[in-house]
Amino acid sequence: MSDLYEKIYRVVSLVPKGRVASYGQIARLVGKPRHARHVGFALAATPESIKIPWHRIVSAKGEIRIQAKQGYDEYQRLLLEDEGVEFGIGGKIDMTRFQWKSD
DNA sequence: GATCTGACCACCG
DNA sequence: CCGGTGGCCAGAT
Repeated sequence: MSDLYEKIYRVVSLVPKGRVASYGQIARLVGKPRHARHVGFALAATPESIKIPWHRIVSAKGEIRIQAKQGYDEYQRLLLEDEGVEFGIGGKIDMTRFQWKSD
């Protein structure tokens, strides 16, 4: 496992319950501002044996953007709703209310 | 080491 | 608000 992926996993683990973070946000936190796509790539490659809150990562617009693993998009939504995250019309999360402020 | 690919994002119009 | 577009760069082949 590369150091970059390792950092990504660590930062994702910091996202508190009931909050979400964007891919780009995670990328910035690991010191790689332009690596939003790699965050998704890393999560797609994450074995289920590694327990991290991958479901708290959504697009910058508050939408679930899973494409690699079909069926997981629905699963992610269920997990988030179970944590209290609300989805509006069109399956969008109100980022102004639920985005994790890492400052 | 060139090329292709991708759970993205900011920026227009 | 919505869709298209270009840029981004670490892995995989």
